[in-house]
Amino acid sequence: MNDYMLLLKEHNLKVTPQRLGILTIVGNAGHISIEDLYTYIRKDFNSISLATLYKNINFMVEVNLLKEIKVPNHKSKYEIVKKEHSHMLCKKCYKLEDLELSLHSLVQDASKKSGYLFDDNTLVLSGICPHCQ
Amino acid sequence: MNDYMLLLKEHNLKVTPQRLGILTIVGNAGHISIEDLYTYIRKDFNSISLATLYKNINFMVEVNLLKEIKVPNHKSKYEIVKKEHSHMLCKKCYKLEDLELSLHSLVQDASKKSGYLFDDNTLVLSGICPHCQ
DNA sequence: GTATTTGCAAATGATTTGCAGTGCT
DNA sequence: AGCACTGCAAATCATTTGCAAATAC
Repeated sequence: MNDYMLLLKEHNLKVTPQRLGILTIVGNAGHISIEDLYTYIRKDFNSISLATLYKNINFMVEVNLLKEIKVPNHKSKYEIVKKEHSHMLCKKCYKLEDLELSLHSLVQDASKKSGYLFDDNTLVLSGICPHCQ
Repeated sequence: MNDYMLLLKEHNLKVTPQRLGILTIVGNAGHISIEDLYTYIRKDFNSISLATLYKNINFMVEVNLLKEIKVPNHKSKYEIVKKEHSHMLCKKCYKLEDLELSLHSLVQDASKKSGYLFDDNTLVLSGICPHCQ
């Protein structure tokens, strides 16, 4: 019983080879678009259909196993849900990387000023990564 | 010569009634989806086509007159470009509001840690607005 | 054994493209 | 006259749906 089997069960999703394949690829990639995911997974399951891929992605997002990251000027990418964090986007190579930083006091501040009760945030910093500079 | 005429000329776009109409509606709404924009603009230009709307939106985004805001779990909204700012999203009424806050030191910090050179950022705080609480 | 999942094909929805007609400069 | 813009229709691209066969538990 590997990690991804457990992860599926914990989220009340049946374990299928296709689902394990999806999670393995997303896990290895860190962040991946539907398009790329389909390309890669076809190497393992050459008969998998796009419909199956979409259905599973949607299930996994619904049960909060995957998260969709909407990237400015690009297609969305998906990641396995983990501790809240922000992202850095390289505009040259389109790489997306995690960024740990504390928005806590900032969010608290915004809440006090606006009266909103916040329970989520998405921050993407865009620029050029060290490798592309 | 009103403000939106000027705005178009400054961005090297020809002035047409349709474009003025688009800018007026976006300006009044603050943030608006393509769908809603189309509904409203048809009241003024009942013959305007979706193709024209898309073409113009795309032009205006390209020349940095409009900005697309990708909203978690919803369709994108568009706003007229102005000083950099963040957004607050109400998950109940789907309202999107501007939020002024300084990410400067935070971005600088992230840059130092990661080696990225950042020149843009998008932050959306999601929660419940005062009115919907 | 029963309910769920898969893969295919078709349907839908969103956005883009090609092109003829129109209007501005 | 010449170039850009508009509106229509058709094309494309992304995503979803319906259904029969296969699979998970």
